[in-house]
Amino acid sequence: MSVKNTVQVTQLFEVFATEKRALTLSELARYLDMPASSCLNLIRTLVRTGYLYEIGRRQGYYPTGRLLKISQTISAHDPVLERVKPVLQALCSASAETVVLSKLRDQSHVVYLAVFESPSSIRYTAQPGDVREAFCNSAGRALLSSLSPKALAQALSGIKMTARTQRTLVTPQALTANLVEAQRKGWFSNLGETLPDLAGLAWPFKLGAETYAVSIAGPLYRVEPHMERLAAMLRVACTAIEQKD
Amino acid sequence: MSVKNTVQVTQLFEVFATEKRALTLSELARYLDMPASSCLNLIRTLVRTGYLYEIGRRQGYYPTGRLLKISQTISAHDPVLERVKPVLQALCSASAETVVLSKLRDQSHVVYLAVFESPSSIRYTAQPGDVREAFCNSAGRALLSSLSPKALAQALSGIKMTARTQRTLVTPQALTANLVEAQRKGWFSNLGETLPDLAGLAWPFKLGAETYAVSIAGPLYRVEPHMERLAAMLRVACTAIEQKD
DNA sequence: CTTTTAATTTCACCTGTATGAAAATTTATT
DNA sequence: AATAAATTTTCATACAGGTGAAATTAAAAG
Repeated sequence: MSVKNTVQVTQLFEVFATEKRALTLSELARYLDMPASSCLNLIRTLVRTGYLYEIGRRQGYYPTGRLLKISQTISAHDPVLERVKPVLQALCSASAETVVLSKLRDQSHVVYLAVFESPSSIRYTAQPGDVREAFCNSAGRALLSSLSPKALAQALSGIKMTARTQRTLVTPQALTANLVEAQRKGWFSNLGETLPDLAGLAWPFKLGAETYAVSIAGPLYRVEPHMERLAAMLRVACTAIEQKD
Repeated sequence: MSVKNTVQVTQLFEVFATEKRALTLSELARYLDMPASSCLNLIRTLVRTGYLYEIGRRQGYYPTGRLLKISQTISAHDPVLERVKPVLQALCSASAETVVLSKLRDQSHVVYLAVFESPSSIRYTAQPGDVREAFCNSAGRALLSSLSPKALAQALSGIKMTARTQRTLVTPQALTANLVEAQRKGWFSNLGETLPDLAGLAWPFKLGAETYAVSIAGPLYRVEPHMERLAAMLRVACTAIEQKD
């Protein structure tokens, strides 16, 4: 598997994003936990291809604008985001909470495709690309509910449901019951099951044969009292997305 | 050298940026000119780390918003761009031509760090991260002029100056004379030496011990008649950047 | 429904690359 | 200035990982 080097390439850019400054060879090697000699090869390759430049001798390296330009172009033509962006932005404004679009990455994990952050200064923060366990995530539950009974059983057997908080549902039975109940109520939820003060609610929608989920997440004290109202907005958004021919 | 896989990772995203659509394993393998089995490893690694997601079974893959978020953060904290961006944007508006910030990548090549594209529909277009031969590039010449005589001689001996157009300077003597003359006039230029209808002028500036160059580029017929006026604006911009503490 | 074609996935082998150690270069200290 | 410390760079070797071929699965054609 080409895992190692591939991860290093992406991690290198992540390090720049977290450090927010030019980094020298030895610093990068330390952050990436790799030998300086290997790191030099990586850096040189990225310099040759125009992704990095040397700020100055022994002054470190920094990414050029190349990666930004490429990822902006990619984002502008996202086949899914294109259709859902305006709706989700509106939902973010209307709810004043963070809105997340997600999809099953595999039977036990959810990946966040896009995040629209709440305007409030106290808000749920997440990054696009973040991966979460499906069983204790509101979007994860919305997505699990769309699996066939067989696939759901398989998914539940393949994971160990470890409690994250006192409220986390940890048995397949409890989760299955929760999914049935959520389907009836009209929203899938996670009230303090991942972190004590975090709440989320979600609803799935279909694009072609594929299922996606929209979730609204925020501080428990702000979300929990308004589940019905938020869920109504959420279902309207999902219906609107599916309607767009 | 870790060249191969590193290049493939970046190329993969470049392919999405040029194709602007979801791509299947076999399509990606074809574009990246690699075996499907190797490509599958690459894709799986990027899916696991949240950079790609599968649109649907056999419907292809597309990048999540992760790369965009990371590169936006990187760009927002660029140590050089931070200082020069407002000045270069103003220069772009004032000149109505494309403005490029660049730096020597090695003794014979220039790398574009940032590009501010002209508002005109007929304009010079380039990408951040693009690499150009220094000897026939206006910014390249501005940067070569800042080298010590020894380093310049070394740079000129290490390259073969192949003509790109009929106007390309192809001898070290001609180039050296051109640099001296440009220094005197107050602008380094490239009038149709790379492409017959492309003209550029550039001027260097220092940030600490390091030399950067700003260039203005556009169609020959629009740029050539106004060299003095554009050069004056260019030098003002460079001085302004150096003055900022 | 059956057959054909195409795409995806697995796996063991052999090649190309990551690495440690040593040299070279630059910066810091006395 | 001279010495010490730290960082960068080179290079040969061992072994991780890329690859071809075969197996599997899905889509298309008949």
